[in-house]
Formats: sequence, structure tokens, C-alpha cells
Amino acid sequence: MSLKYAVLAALLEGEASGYELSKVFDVSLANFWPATPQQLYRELERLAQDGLIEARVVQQERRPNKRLFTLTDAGRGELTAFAAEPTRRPTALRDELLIKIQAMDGTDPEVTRALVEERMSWARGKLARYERVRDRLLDGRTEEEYLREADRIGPYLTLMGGIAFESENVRWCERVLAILGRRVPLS
Amino acid sequence: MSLKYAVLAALLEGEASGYELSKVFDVSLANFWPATPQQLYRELERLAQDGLIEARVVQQERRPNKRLFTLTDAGRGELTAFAAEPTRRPTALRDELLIKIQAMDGTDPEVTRALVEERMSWARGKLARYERVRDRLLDGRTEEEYLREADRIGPYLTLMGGIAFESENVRWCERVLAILGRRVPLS
DNA sequence: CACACCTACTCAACAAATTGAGTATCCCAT
DNA sequence: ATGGGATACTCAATTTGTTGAGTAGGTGTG
Repeated sequence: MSLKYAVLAALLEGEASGYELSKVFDVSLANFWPATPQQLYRELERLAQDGLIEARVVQQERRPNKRLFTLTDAGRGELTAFAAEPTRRPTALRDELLIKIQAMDGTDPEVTRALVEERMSWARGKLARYERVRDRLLDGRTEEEYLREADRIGPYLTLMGGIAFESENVRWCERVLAILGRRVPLS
Repeated sequence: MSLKYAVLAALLEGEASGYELSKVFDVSLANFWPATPQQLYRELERLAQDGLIEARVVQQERRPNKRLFTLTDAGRGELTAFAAEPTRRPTALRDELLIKIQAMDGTDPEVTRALVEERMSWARGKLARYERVRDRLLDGRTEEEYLREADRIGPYLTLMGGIAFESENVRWCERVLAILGRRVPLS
């Protein structure tokens, strides 16, 4: 149900094709509403049928044609209505690694170390990507200036959330590695 | 696919009924693998059929009978094998509130404030519950002592993750509220 | 000049998650 | 004495999410 609004929110940034959205959902929105390309195409179809978005086909020369989608007034309306509704479920984190950590006693600690290290470097990479998005948003201004001047601060606040989340993730990994290291000194 | 292992991991704590598990999945495991009671009952059925857990029916006097499930050796084996496998997808955070924040420009800032405040007090509540679980685990010992003595540290490390996650959540809410407050001074 | 990867999707099948109702007993407070 | 909540589930329908294959031209790399 919420993917619908995630897509509408993504289209606030302007016209986009399904393919472009699938990229966006991989970098910025991926932080709080992951979706596969297939889900997006299906959702776009539905939204277009419901008149919340409009499609126009763009003929292209040396690549397949694409359909660009734009928010309609109706879509914009539904989105702002949604944004004012009370939130039903709060954060839901689904993390396979944490299941493995929960069940780690009884497995080789070195294997667990490796899993945590992999996660840590992944989180660092994501953090770096977020920081780049941040720099592009700020565009030389300080955060203060940006928040005063910008007409849309929503995307900045969610990005801030993503950055906070991933750096906490990295810190957690570091702590876990420290603890594992104390338990099983490197031989 | 992972719910299976989440359930097996939960049963490491000992025998439990579906009903009891649905409580556990609401407090501790909810942090990294949410599941509804219906999902759990179905999963338990499947796991019992596959011989990974065993059920025994306990007759009760003044309440409905219950089925208590225990890990079998096969179940324990599958779980430890899983715990050593590389993790496919990393963290996926799904947060409806962040969609609303992303789309907040164009809605009444006071409404957004209220949404964030609600989330903050919810996160504080969750944090308090985690802290209580932590105190019960530590049982008077310091973290150092616990980590040296305890034979299972997995649950402590995941709990640490939950605490880190929720306190970061609270901090994010505070920052957002501060920014909203500057933009829209309370009249 | 072969091979992999990028754009830009569609189709189909399946697995997992959500929602809502239904059953039946007991305890506690108003 | 009546209503609400807790225990302890089951059944069914629907919506979401995932996986894998297929199409088809274009670009870049060794």
C-alpha cells in the first residue's frame, strides 16, 4: 500500500521513467522503501490507470523508447493527504544478518567476523554515496543556509536519516568486531 | 525464507508455543524480523512437518491447550549452517514516516511535527523496553563481565543493535523537530 | 570481433505478508 | 452482569514482494 506513495513522492522530483525510478529506488529511496524494478513497473501501471500519474512516450533514436511519468493534480492531492495521515506501523527493520548474530553461538567465530566485516564495508559504501548526494543537495552552502533557502527540505531530512542510520550501523559493526576480537584473539 | 531461521533462532531460548513466540516477535525479535501471529503459526506448522522442530501438546486446566515447540537436532543444524552462510541482502528499512517526510513540503508543518513527535515517543518506549531486557540479561553484572562469562552472546549483540538503532531514531526525531521549529516558530 | 554490460522494459510463476473474521474459555473490573 | 482483554489458536482471501526468463538494440573493452 505504501509503495504507491513512495512512487508518488519520488515523482515530486519531476518526470521520470520506470527505469530511472528503479535507479532512484536503489540509491536514495532504497534507504526507507526498497522496491525491485518489477514492483515499480507494476505500480506505475496501476497509478496511471487510477489517474494519479500521467505517461507520455518519448521516442528515442538509439535506444528503446521510454515512458515518462508525471504527477497529476489528483496524485499530488493523494500524496499530501497521505503525508498528513497518522502513521500506522512504525519502522520495520528486516535484517538477515541479525538473525545470524542471534544464532551465532555455536558457529565458528571467524565466520561471524567475516559476515560483520562484509556488512561494515557495505555500510561504509552506502554512507559514502549518501554523503555525495548530500554534497550535491547542499551545493556549496552550509546546512543552515540550505535549510533556510530551500523550498523542499523533506528530501534532506530523509537523507539525514539515512546517514544517521548507516553510521550507526558502522559503529555497531565496529563494536561487535571489538567484542568478537576480545573473545577470539587473532591467532 | 528467513522467517524460518528467525523462528529457529527464537527457539534457541527454549521451548515455546506459537502464542509465546508471537509475543517474543513483538518485543525482542521485532527489531530485526517482524512477523504477525498468523505468519508464525504457519511457519511453525511447516517447520514441524520438515522435522526441524518438535511439538508436544500441553493440556491446560483453565485455558485452551497449547502446543510447545522445541528445536530438533536437524533444526539446530540447519540454523547453524544458515548462520555461516554469506548474507544475501543487507539491511532493509521500511518506514512509512520517511515517505511522509519526503513528501512533507506542501503539507501543514504542524501536522508533520505531530507525526515526528509520535514517532519519537514510540521510539523512546521501545528503547525503555530494550533497556529492561538488557538489565535482565546483565543481571547485575557489567557488560565486560557478561561478555566474558555468558555462553551465548548473540542475543546481547542484537539487543545492542536494537538499542543503537532506536536511540539514533530518537536523535533523528529531535533534530527534525529542531529544524521544523526553526522554520515554523511556535506561534 | 566477441563479450559483457547498459538502456528499457514485459511476462509469468511463485512465495511471503497482511487483513479480517471466527472459535472458545477465563479473568477482572465496573 | 456485562464488557473488555488475555490465552491460544485456525481459516480464507487478498495484496505484496521475489525470482527468473525473455526481447532487443547500443556502447564500451580488450
